[in-house]
Parts: sequence; C-alpha cells; structure tokens
Amino acid sequence: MKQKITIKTIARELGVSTSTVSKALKDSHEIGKETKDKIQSFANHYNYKPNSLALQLRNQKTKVIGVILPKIVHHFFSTVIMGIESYANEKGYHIMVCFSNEDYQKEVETLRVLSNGSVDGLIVSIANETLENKDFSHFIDLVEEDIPLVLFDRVVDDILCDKIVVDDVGAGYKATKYLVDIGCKKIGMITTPDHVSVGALRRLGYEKALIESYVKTDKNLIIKIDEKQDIKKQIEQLFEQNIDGVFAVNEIYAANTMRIAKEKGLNIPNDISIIGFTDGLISEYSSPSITTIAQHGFTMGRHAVELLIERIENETEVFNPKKIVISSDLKLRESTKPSS
Amino acid sequence: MKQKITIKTIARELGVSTSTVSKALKDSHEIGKETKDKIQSFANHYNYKPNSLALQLRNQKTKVIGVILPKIVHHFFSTVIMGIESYANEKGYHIMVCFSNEDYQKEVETLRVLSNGSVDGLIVSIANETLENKDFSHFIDLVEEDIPLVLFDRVVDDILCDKIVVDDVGAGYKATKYLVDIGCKKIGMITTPDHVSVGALRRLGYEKALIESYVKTDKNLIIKIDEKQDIKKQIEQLFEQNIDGVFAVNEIYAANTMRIAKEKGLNIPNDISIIGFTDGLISEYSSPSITTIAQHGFTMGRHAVELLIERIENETEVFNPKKIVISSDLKLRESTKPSS
DNA sequence: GAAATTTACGAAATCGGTTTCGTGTTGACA
DNA sequence: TGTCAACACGAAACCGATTTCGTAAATTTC
Repeated sequence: MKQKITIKTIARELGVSTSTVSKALKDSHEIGKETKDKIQSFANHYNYKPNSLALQLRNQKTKVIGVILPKIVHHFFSTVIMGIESYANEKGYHIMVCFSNEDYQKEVETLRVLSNGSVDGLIVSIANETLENKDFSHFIDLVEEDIPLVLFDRVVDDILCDKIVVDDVGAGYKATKYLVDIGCKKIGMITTPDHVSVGALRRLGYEKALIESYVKTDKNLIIKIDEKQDIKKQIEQLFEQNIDGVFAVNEIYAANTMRIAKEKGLNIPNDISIIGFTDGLISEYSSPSITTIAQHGFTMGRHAVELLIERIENETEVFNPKKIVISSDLKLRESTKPSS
Repeated sequence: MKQKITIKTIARELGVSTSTVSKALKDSHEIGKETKDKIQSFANHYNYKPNSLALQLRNQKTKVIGVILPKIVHHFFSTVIMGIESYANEKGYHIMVCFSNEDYQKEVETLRVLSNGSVDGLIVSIANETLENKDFSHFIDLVEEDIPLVLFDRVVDDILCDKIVVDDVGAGYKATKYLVDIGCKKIGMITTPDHVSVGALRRLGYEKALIESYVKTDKNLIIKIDEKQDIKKQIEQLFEQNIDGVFAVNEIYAANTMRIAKEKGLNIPNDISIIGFTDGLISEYSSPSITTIAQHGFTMGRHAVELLIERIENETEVFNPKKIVISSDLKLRESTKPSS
C-alpha cells in the first residue's frame, strides 16, 4: 500500500507544525506568504487530499444520507433514487443506498447500523412485512434519538416525522372516474393486501369514484394480490366476471392483466380498458401502451431530500412534522378508449 | 439534539476510565466481573452505540463500497446493484451509490470525492462520455493510489484493475446465429456508437455469425443509435431495407423496433424476428414478449463485489488483474420463430 | 528607546473510540 | 516475611484533521 500523505507527513517533511499546515492549506492570514506557498505547492505536488473521516469525526457530520428502499428493480423506486441523488449532490451530500427486500428483520438491522453515526439522516420507504406486522418501534426509536428521518410513499402516521406521499386516493379516483366516463360499466380493481397503505388508499379513491357515479361496488371485483402466489392465476379470477375496465395499482399487475385479456381474445381498448400505476418502461413499451397514473418519482425524491436536508441543517427548529402530497397525473395511452 | 451517549459519558457517570469502559464492552478478561456487569448494563440501558466514524478513523477502513453507475433507470444496472448489495451485506459492507449520468465531469468529480477515504474500494461502470473522450486518467490515478477498483460491463483495458464483463462477442454471435438458424436472410443490427465497447463487441459477434453462415455483411444494416437524436426515426431507416431479422443491443431498442415493425403492419415473428439484450421487464411484458440475451446482472454484481472485497482485505497480495467473463444466455420468447 | 501591536507560528485540546504499557493491590508460595 | 505472578484498572498515545490560545520576534507608535 502506497504511503498516504497526511497533514502530519507534510509538517514533518517541511519542518513546520501540523497547525501551520492546516492553516496554510486554508489560506489563513495567520501564515506568512512564503510558508504558505511552500506548503501549498508541496501539498499540490503530492496530491494531498484531506481525510474525510477525520473531518467527519471532527465536524460530527458525514454529509451522507441513508436511503432504505424495499426493492430497486422497480421503475418508481429507481426514479426516486435519481431525484434524491440529484438534489443531494447539489447540496454536497452523498447517498448510501440499502434495501430491506420487503423484509422486517433486514429493515431493523439496516436502520440500526446506519444510525450509529454513518449518516446524517435517513429517507425510507417502509417494507411490506413491517407494514403487515405493524411494528414500527425501530422507527420510533430513531425519531427519539433525534436522527432526521423522512418517509416516502409507504408511510405510517404513528411515526412522527416528515412524509412525502402521492395523492393515492385522488389517483385512484382519477383513474376510476376516467374509466366510468369512457363508458365502462363493470370495473375491476387489482390491488395489494390491505396492510399496504398505498393499495388501500388507491382503493378508497376507486370506491369513491364508483359511488359518485352510482355504480354498485362489488367486493368480487377487487382482487388483492398475494405476491407469494402466482399473480396471473389470481388476476384470471377477475375475468370470470364480465368486466370491461380494470384499474391496477402498479404496472406489473396492469401488464399481466393485459396479457390475460389478450389471451382471452379480448380487444384492448374496445372490449376492455386498462389503467395502471407508475409511468414506467413497461407501460410505455407494451403494446398497446398502457394508460397509467404517473407518480413523479423524481419529484418525490427531490422533495424528500429537500425536507431532510432542511431538518439536518436546522436542528434547532421546533419539530413539527410536514406531510407533502404529490399530485399524480393520468397519462393517457392506448389501453383505454378515448374520452371523446 | 438529545445528548449522545459516548464512552466518555459512561466513564464519567460510573467513575471509571474510558479504557476500562472500552474493554468492558468487549468483554475483555482484563476487567473484573463486577465492573464489567455494571458497565455493560449501563450501556445497554442507555442504548449505547459505538460511533462508527471514530472506529473507521482508527481502523482506517470504512466498510463502505462506492458504486458509480452511468444511470439507474435501467433494468440491468438495477439488478447489478442488487447483486452488489446482497454480497456486500453478507460481508458486513455497505454501498454508497452515485451516478455519473453518462457525464465525464460528474464521473471525475464523484471519483475524486469518494477516493478521499470515504470508501474502501470502488465498483464502476464507465460513463459514455468518458468512453468517447478516451480520457481515463482519473481511473489511472485511482489505481496508482492503490484504491481497490473493479470495473464492470463498460470497461477499458488501459486501466489496470479487475474487470467483470459479459461475453459480449459470444452473446452477439449467439443471437445472430439463432436468427440465421431460424431462416432469417437479412439481419439488421441496432447498436450504439463505436466508442461504447459493449456495442462494438456485440457487433463483432454479429459479424462473426454472419460470416460463418456465408451471409454478406452490409454496413447499411447496422444502425448506430445517437441517443441525443430521436431513436425511432433512426431505427426506421433500417426498415427501408427488406429485413427479416433484427438484433438490438438493449431492450429499449428492441422494443422500439418491434413497435415500428407493428406500425408497418409486419407480423412478429412470422415476417420479422427480433432479439434484444437485457432480460428486463420490457422484454418480459411486451407483446409479443421479446427473445433476449440474459445478462445475469445479479451475478455480475456479486462477482464484482467479491473481487473487490478480496482486494480490499488482502492488500498485500501481488497485483495481477483478473478479468471475469460472465456468459450470457439466449432466452427464447415470442418475438422469434421457433428453431424447430 | 520603551511600550504596544502585529506577525507568524507552535502547543495542545478536541472529535470517540482502541490499544499498549505501566502500576498498585492481592494472593500464593518458598 | 519477602518475592513474584496474577489481577484489575488507568494514563497516554493514536487515527487525521481543526481551532483556540499562547508567545517569541518583528514592527509600529509615541
């Protein structure tokens, strides 16, 4: 290993003290011009870089933001990361990305490890298993330790911290309303189990739209996907009923639905209209392309990190959790009839 | 900010020295049972966590691996990250993820910042702009500083470090050969500009397969996509010729090709067979689903981090760069005729 | 020319741990 | 009873920076 050059090396080599070196490198007026020049050119020549660990320890901050996601192979989360990283970088922060893999234990462990000083704050979207357990003590502890925390997308109210969510109810409403407006009479919904808050909220929007339109809501039209089972089989049940519209809470479900519809010989969008969630590559490139709710992941990421950095840098501020709701848009494509 | 509890706090509170506390917490035999119990239960009660920065400074290692990617909204890179994170975690490492956004300047800057001691080593896939510039001095400097570095996917030989690549030539060959075998007579290729090594290598495989099959290679059949221009328009040129097979170097190009073919009223796979690259969600969910080369991103990530950790932990070992080639598979789907 | 000020630098504390080495107290043994 | 080892703990150095404070020497001021 090549000898790393530190302030001490420079001091020894040039016969001055470390304080002098430190000051010279920051162009302090305390140091004479000659000495300064000598030190600076030496440092330059040997490509001296201050050890960031030492600085972090001294300043008691790392300029690192921890990000914990349930998974990454998912267009929405990828875009959120982009948003986080982009603004964080502007502000001189870096991000440390970890995955809970939807696993409670791994989430707890990751939180524990990251909260020992390696990061200045955390941005988290909660794992499915945790939402199911309803055990949020690891987050509550974090908040009590005054470690800045921002939750996004999958959030729970019990945790006192800033939150960024999409307007899930509104999105569900918008999608369903559109299906009603283009003439769908029997609209199915493909969603997650109830414990996943976003699924539940989108369903509320769905029901609200139906009620408003005097369409009878029917429990059999709502499929709650268990991801541990075969997804296609579960969706197929929906087709036993005579549906002419489907609202799915993510693009995988939407794509699967479309595939099944085709296999059954249905024409999209004439026989059945489909709306998905997440404006990802699948929706864009499948054929027909899928009408979808755009979640603006990049914007969410930016807002999340903005709030977090605000908390990190103004610790003194009285705590008063904010909740930012990002509105979502319906992006019309080919899987729905035009509204005319 | 709540008072953070340190070894010093414990020492003061319990009337012992910091060395005693430190030793007691690691169950050293030097400390008497009573004192140990007292200290341990105190630490436990107040939920003491050793400050990781202090440890990192002392041990001169961070247990963090830096990962720099050109972009993330891309199935292949997402899976690589998963692979890296998974094995890194097993080994007690965390990953710090940054993006170059295909930008030379940002790559240089990121490398500079991460190489000041914040990470023990780096895993990088080179930005397009850098490949175009052919300026790799920032990487070469890194290697000279003895900072462990592993390149993957987009690599260059000038940099003396471990590398993980897919068998791009073999993959191009495999895909093209398959198209020939199912009877395609005029096979187009949609690739990247030459400076992107992976594109160039896959093209070599393509040409090799054609030559072997005594098919004339034709420059007009090869489209090099400029991502700054409209992709579809560039691909459409290919259709001015009478092609009956296409090999695209990623799934976006493949999906676009398929879309254009459909618009032109061609039947897939009967009129034209299409093979893509990257076994991502688009290939899986588009219809027809796309036959593709599976790159095994997860495996690549694992191999990369395995090599890196090996380098980090056995610094003394004589340097002798390894290059691991991951073989790729042709995953048959609906966009190609069966080989029968 | 003595006092006051400025200049230019060094010593030492600090961040939060670990680790080496030293030392006072015990107990065992001859 | 004197010697020596074992035991239990503390002092201090160290990792690599920053920063406060102190102080010789040079310069200015009256």
